[in-house]
Amino acid sequence: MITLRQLRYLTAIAETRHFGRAAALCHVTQPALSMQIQELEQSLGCHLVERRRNAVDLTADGQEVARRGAAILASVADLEDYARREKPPLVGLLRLGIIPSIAPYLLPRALPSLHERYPHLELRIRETQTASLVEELIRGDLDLIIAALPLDRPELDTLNAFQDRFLVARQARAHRRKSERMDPSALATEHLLLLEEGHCLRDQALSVCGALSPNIQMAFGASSLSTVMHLVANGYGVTLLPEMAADIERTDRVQLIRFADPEPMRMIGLAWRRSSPRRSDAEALAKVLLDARASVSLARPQQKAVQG
Amino acid sequence: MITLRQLRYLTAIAETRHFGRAAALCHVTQPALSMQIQELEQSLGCHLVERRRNAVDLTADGQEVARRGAAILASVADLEDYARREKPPLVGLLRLGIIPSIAPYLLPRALPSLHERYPHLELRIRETQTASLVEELIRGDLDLIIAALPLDRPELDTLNAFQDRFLVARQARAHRRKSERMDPSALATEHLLLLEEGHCLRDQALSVCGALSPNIQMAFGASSLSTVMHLVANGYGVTLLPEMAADIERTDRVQLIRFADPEPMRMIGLAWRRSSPRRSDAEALAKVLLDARASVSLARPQQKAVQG
DNA sequence: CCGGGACGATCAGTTTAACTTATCGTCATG
DNA sequence: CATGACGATAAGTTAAACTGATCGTCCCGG
Repeated sequence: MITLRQLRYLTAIAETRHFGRAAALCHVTQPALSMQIQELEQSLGCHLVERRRNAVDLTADGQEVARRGAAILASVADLEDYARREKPPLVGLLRLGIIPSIAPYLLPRALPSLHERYPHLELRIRETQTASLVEELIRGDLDLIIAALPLDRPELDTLNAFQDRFLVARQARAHRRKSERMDPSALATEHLLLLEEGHCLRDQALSVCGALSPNIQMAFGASSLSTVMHLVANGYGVTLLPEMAADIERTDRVQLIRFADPEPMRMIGLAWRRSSPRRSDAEALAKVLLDARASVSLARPQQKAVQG
Repeated sequence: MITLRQLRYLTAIAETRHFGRAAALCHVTQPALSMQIQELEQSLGCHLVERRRNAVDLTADGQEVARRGAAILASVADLEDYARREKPPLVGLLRLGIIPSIAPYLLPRALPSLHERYPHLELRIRETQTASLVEELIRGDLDLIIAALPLDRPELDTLNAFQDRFLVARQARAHRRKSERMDPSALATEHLLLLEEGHCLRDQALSVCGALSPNIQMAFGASSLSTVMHLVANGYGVTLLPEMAADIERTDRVQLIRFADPEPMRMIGLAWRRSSPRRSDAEALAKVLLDARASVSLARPQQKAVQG
């Protein structure tokens, strides 16, 4: 079987017309090169090199083989260059999953700058609940997901992007005095409105509030935060609103209040198969997301809530 | 250093998406293939294959490397096909040397059929004396020579093409009775006309005649057989004419006579560097030369000489 | 005519690469 | 929970490649 090494040695012969010097070029001893050339001639079944008294020359076949061999070696070098190139992240197809409690608030701000900074990124976005995202990610149908961490799946690697505070959203009423910070226990007497089964935000809200008071009233089943907020505006109860959603979901009829320290929050991050080489993509994407979130959080919910 | 074997294994993975089956395709065991793939990934410095629970997939890089690798392997296969192809003789450049006592008589007949049978032969012809031809052949400036054999150079390989009788050429005179065959000793009283120093034909003539009679008269210096024959026609002496030249050099004023048995003759053949792969060219060329000579020798010099 | 030097081939022995068999660890399945 | 599939890993073997020494030939200068 012919090898790249043999082709390298042959091209060295073509260049030097001398076994000894060709061997030196290849950093091997002359017998090693001689043997490889003989091996090549035998496997190709023809003479490539004509050994004469004072000179060495390639036969017509040898010249053609050397020419083709050089081209092949160049292709191999190109392949190596390609593989070892600086790999810019976020190039080509990226199948990105994102949960519904993040997508409508983060994507409108993140996508424009993402496209601007990574014009060769071909993004395919899938929005669904965490469990489906994780399943599709592990199955290989997605490359990267944006979700609330941790996910606790050993086959996934994750990266924290930013933390997202939970705010209390309640109906704005004139008689209510504006409260700077709210203690979670103050929710105990309220109706807690939640998203339907399967949303991680629902579980997070429950873990924040449920721990406080088992007798809290819960209303189930809204399929989007937007729906929940309409209910809140009309006095059906309160809900936990991610700070990220604040400026979009805010209305005059809703009051957004920060919790007293320690404020409950969720960690938003990225996850990918540990076996896939997506870390650099994740890191680049995390930066973009952080920038997008930063511009949101400038609109301090605390201050705006005062208006409502 | 990346190897063709590694590329083969990677393309097998690309085809099967399965280490075990890829290994079977390559006729090796699975660990062998796994190790080569790891080796390849390490030398390229990037992941090519994503090993997942139930499936194996190529990364984007892996797909590109496999694609390029397949192209490289195809080039290698083409190279092998090229080298192992049936090699038709007499294709491409052939630097052919030929001695002056053959060229004018053989080439006019041989070249047309040579070009007809070997249209891809690019012939470059050099005509000079044997010593120069041999030197240039050994030096690598010629590929093949046509000369009188033997040459007795161990670095050359030779092939006999055909034998060429020596005829006696003497002035045609009315009073001479036509002699069917001439004994070499009959030349003892004649003036022997020879080519100039360096022509092998001169040495051959000398060895034929000189052995007989040291007192034979010799006239030296003609630079072509044609000149010699003019001298013969005008009665300046006799000469030895190669039968091959008979039909071209014959005139009414010259009588051509065959020697009595055993007729002296020279062996016309081909020579090439033993280190060069020109045997098949020589064999093909020898056939063409033999055909060309055959059509000449149909003109029996004995019969024609009778006319003169 | 002889001795020395250059060159590629060859040989023996060693190092390195590649492979095989056996086994492990993980995960999915019945 | 046992089983089977799969790729990784380990240990040991086989095969490839290389080195250093030597050979044989040729050439060249004395």
